[in-house]
Amino acid sequence: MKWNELSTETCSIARTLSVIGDRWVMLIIRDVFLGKQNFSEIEKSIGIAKPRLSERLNQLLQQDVLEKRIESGSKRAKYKLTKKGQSLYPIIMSMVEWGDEWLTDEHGVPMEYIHKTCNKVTRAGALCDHCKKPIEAKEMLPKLGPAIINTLRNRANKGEALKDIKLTMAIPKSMSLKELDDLIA
Amino acid sequence: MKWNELSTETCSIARTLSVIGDRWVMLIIRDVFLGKQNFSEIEKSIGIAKPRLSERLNQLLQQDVLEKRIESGSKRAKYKLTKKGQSLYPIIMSMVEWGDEWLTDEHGVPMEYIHKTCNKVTRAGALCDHCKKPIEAKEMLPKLGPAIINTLRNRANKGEALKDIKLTMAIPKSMSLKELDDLIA
DNA sequence: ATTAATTGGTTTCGTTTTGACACCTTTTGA
DNA sequence: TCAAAAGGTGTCAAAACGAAACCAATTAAT
Repeated sequence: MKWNELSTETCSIARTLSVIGDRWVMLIIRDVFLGKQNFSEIEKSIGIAKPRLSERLNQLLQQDVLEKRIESGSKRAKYKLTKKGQSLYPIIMSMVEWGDEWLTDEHGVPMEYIHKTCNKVTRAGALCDHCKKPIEAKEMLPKLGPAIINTLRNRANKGEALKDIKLTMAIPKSMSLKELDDLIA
Repeated sequence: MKWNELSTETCSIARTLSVIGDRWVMLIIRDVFLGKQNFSEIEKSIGIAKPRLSERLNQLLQQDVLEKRIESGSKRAKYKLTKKGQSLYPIIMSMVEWGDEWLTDEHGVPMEYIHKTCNKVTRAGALCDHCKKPIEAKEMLPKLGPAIINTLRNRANKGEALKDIKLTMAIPKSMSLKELDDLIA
C-alpha cells in the first residue's frame, strides 16, 4: 500500500494515520497545543528541516487540522488548531500516558498535568463512555460497522472471493467466512 | 532532529513517537490486536513490502512491544503483544474515535465496539481518572515534571542560556524565563 | 512418501523522501 | 534607517522505500 491510499481504507485507524501517521505531524500538533504557533518556534523546538516543516504545515492546513490566522497588530500569521485539530487531544494524552508508563527513566516523568476541573494531577484514561470503567482490548467485542459491510458487499459483487477480501481488510481474524457471508447477504 | 534522537528527548510524546511514530507500526499493532499474528497475514492485510515488515517486526521485538511465540503443535512462530504492547490500546482506540468522528463518509463508521463489561456499543473517551469528566486541552494546566526540570538544570549548568534551552524543548510557551529560573534554582 | 504450495524471510535495484544548506523576500526591532 | 529575524523556496546527496526475484523451511495435498 502506498502512503496516499491510506486515507481511502475502510478503517478509522488507517484513515487517522493518513493524517497523523508521520514522523513529524504529532510533534507539530504538540507544539501548537503548547502555544508555539509560529514557523520558527516550531522549527527550533523540534529541529525539523525547513522544507519539511513547510510541507507538513500546508498539508495540515489543507486537511483542516490547522488554520492560519493573522492577529490584529501583526502582519505575521499564527498556526492555530481548528476544532478538528483540537479534538486530537485525547490521542496526544494517551501517548503521554503510554510514554510516562513505559519510557520513563530514573528522573521521573517529563511533565504533569493538572485538571483544573477537579484540581488534581491527572492521567487521561480510556474509559467507557457508558460505565466509566477502563477499556481493555479483551473487554471489547469488535463488530463490523455499516461502512465495512458496504465495502465487503461491493467487492463481493465485483466477483472477488470473500476470503481474499477478508485477507486485505482490517477484519478480526476470529470472524468466519460464514459470518461475513451472512452479513453481506 | 534525526529519527534515532527522538527516544532521548525529555518528552513523553516524542518518546512514544520513537516507537509508534512511523507509517506502518500502528497498522501492524492493529492487526495483531485483531488476531492476525503471522508474517503473511499482516503482510497481505496492510500491503506492506516484505523487507519493511521484517524490519518493523524486529524493531518491535527489540522494543519489547511484541514477542515471538511458538505454540504447541506448530513450528511457526506468532507475534503476540507483550504487556507493553497491549497497553497501546488506548492510543489505538483514541485514533478510532477521531477517525470515526472526522473522517467518516456517507456509509457510516467502519467498525463498532461492544464493551462486554456493560454490553453497550461504546466509544473510548479520554476521561479524568479522578473526576471521570472529559479532558479537554483548555481544562489542563501543564506543569514541568521532575525529568524536564532535571534536564533544564543540567543544560543550564553547562552554560547554555535559559532562553535557548526553552526554545529547543517541549515547554509551554506561556512559561516565562523567570518561572523557569525559579524552578531550576 | 512425494510433491506442490505456502511461509517467512533476504538480496538487489531503481525510485521517492528526507535533512542540510544556500538563498531570497518580507517583517520587525533597535 | 539599517540589521536581524521570520518564513519561506531551490538544490542536492544520503537515507528510506516498494517491487520483484530468490531461497530454505514448513505445511498441505495427493
